Amino acid sequence: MNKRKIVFRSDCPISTALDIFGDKWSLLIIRDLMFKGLNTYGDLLKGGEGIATNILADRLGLLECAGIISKTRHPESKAKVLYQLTPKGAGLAPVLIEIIAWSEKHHEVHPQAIAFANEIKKDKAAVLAQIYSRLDRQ
Amino acid sequence: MNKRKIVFRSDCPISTALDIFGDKWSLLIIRDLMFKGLNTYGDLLKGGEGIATNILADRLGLLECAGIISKTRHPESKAKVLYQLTPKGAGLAPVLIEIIAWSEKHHEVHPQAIAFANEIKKDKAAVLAQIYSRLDRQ
DNA sequence: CGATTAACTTGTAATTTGCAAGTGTAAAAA
DNA sequence: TTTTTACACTTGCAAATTACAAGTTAATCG
Repeated sequence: MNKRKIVFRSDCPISTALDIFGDKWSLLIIRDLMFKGLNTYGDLLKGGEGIATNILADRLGLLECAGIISKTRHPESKAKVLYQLTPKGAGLAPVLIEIIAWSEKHHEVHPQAIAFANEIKKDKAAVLAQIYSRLDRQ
Repeated sequence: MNKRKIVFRSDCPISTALDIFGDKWSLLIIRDLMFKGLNTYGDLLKGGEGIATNILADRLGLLECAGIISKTRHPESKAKVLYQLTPKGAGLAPVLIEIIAWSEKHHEVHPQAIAFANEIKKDKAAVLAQIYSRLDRQ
């Protein structure tokens, strides 16, 4: 178990949230866990926008400390570690969905993201339900 | 008009969004503009968690460059500058609302935020409509 | 006209990040 | 059984970013 302290600047809910994931990488790690099904250190390292190894280790520790992710033994190998979203982490799905919808509206994103944004527009609740059930099965 | 370049790491919508507001301060500035009605440099400086003057100036420039906020002359004084959310910036309301709802569920926040979170739970659309109409009137 | 307000800018120390390389343990290959 | 290879980190250091304090410029107030 990781023991670090997160300093909260105020009791504003947005400020508190940013004290946990207010940086360029944390939400991308959460994205990879939530949408891409990546759940080992090595996968997360390769999976995205090129995060540095020390930053990944640091953020995983921070997110674990904040109760967003859990760190357990991998069922297939003792050498691997399994990272998963906790219910608190999975609860960020609506936030990520709204970010995707906003970003797709205002920027050029990849085709897959456009399709996903359209699904969100059509039936947000269904998209959310699908995400939650996929995370539950893991 | 501010001219800076924002480097986008990938065409992922979440990554793109974080390239704009993925730090500890930007969303707090947007919060102050959206919810607290603060709209001058001095107000934003005092209004929150103690942002440094140079960081505020930097973030205002970045957010303007990203099309999130606009910078115009203040109607009451030539010495002041009026900062306002653009439609793109106002479009972040659902993101902020989901962050508030999530944070209130998992952390201890101030009483006002609890009340606001309850309103969101009760009728999200109404809360959003109210935010948009307030921003329009400004 | 002097003082104050507002919006920054500048300088510098402290902190954080990014990159490359190294470490320890577990599994796989020779 | 010895040697690689894979995996999850850790360490060292340069570069970038942030925080804090002070200074600058223009507008308004008394």
